[in-house]
Amino acid sequence: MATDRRRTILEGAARVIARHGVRGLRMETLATEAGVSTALIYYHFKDRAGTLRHTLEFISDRADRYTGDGGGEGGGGSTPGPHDARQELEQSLLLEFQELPEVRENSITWGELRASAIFEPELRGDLARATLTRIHDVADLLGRVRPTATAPALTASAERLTGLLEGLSTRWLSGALPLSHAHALVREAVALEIEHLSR
Amino acid sequence: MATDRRRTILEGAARVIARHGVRGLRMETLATEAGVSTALIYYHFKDRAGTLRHTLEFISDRADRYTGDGGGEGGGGSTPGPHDARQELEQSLLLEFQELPEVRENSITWGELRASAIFEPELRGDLARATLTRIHDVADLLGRVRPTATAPALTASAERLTGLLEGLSTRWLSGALPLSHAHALVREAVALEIEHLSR
DNA sequence: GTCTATATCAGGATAGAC
DNA sequence: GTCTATCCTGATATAGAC
Repeated sequence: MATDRRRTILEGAARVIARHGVRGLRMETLATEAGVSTALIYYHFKDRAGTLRHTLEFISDRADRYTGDGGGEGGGGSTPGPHDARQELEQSLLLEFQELPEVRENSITWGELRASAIFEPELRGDLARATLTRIHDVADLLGRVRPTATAPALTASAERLTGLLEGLSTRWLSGALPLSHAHALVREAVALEIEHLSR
Repeated sequence: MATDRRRTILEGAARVIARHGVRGLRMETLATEAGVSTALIYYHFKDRAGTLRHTLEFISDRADRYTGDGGGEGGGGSTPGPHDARQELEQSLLLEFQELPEVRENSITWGELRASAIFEPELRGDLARATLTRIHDVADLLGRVRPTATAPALTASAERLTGLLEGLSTRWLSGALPLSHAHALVREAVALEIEHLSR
């Protein structure tokens, strides 16, 4: 079915964004990348802004499958013990640092979004929501590792960890920080925060 | 002397960048902001790239005066004790979070630069250098607080702290994180790292 | 639904007068 | 050194055929 040209276009957009950034997305480039005409893109997505919106949504949805954000493996939703929880926490944080095209595209897109939000207030709402959700998720995982910690302490730790993640992500993407090193830094940060929460 | 139109232009550029980002800098906008014609800008700085280069240099120089990066107050360069050192460390890190136009312009510019470096490899060299210098400076300050810590441990801590700073900076600039909260998070992070280094 | 033009517009850059 | 006027390119968006 050829109507999935839509999908083809969005996949192409994700790749183009990974190469040139949100602000470097040209409709012509995207058309070539997706193997269609620019007119078709306008037909499906109305204008550049619309194309962008759909692409970000597409990337975000796709990311959820990888990050497992509230994924649920169908089977048993039983809360894991502290050991598994810590594993899960590290896993969740490190997932953003992988040498996979999809992950890279996802990281770049979010980075671009965060950077764009500084100048485009319209973007702030969605971004803030997403950030808060992420912080909450991480705080939740931390809470499972250290069930006795207070909510504010958990939130603060989560804010630091996710903040660190965002900073390191940019370094990684700009080639200033090797993946393995990023992993090591994150793991140690997790260790510090967990230890901190046990006091 | 009217040749300080150059300076006027660069100051205007800093303001424009703070509003629209490096990538949103339009020669026309800049001309209006600085109260000159576009032609004059080209006369002084050759082209857009040149204008950008000079502006970044200008902002960077101006920032050094605030950050005191290797500043030196002239008088006595004697190494401060652990108490002062810790003060100095916090001070140095928190200086990037202030509601002053110059500081804001500086933070935004560096953020933009980091984001741009992902897509423009030419920028990576300078950026990596600047980042390394910063990490080294912070590691240095940490070393004065905890003289017994090993160099690798100091570096790792500095990498985490500066990484966190970069992440939080973006959040602050996009209005998602109040200054006071940013300060609190950074202070606690410093505390955690220092404690970590004493073991 | 999809393509081939093509209109339109914004922004970088230059010429030439003063 | 500085301005006014203008050119030129590159990018968004639309018209109309198939």
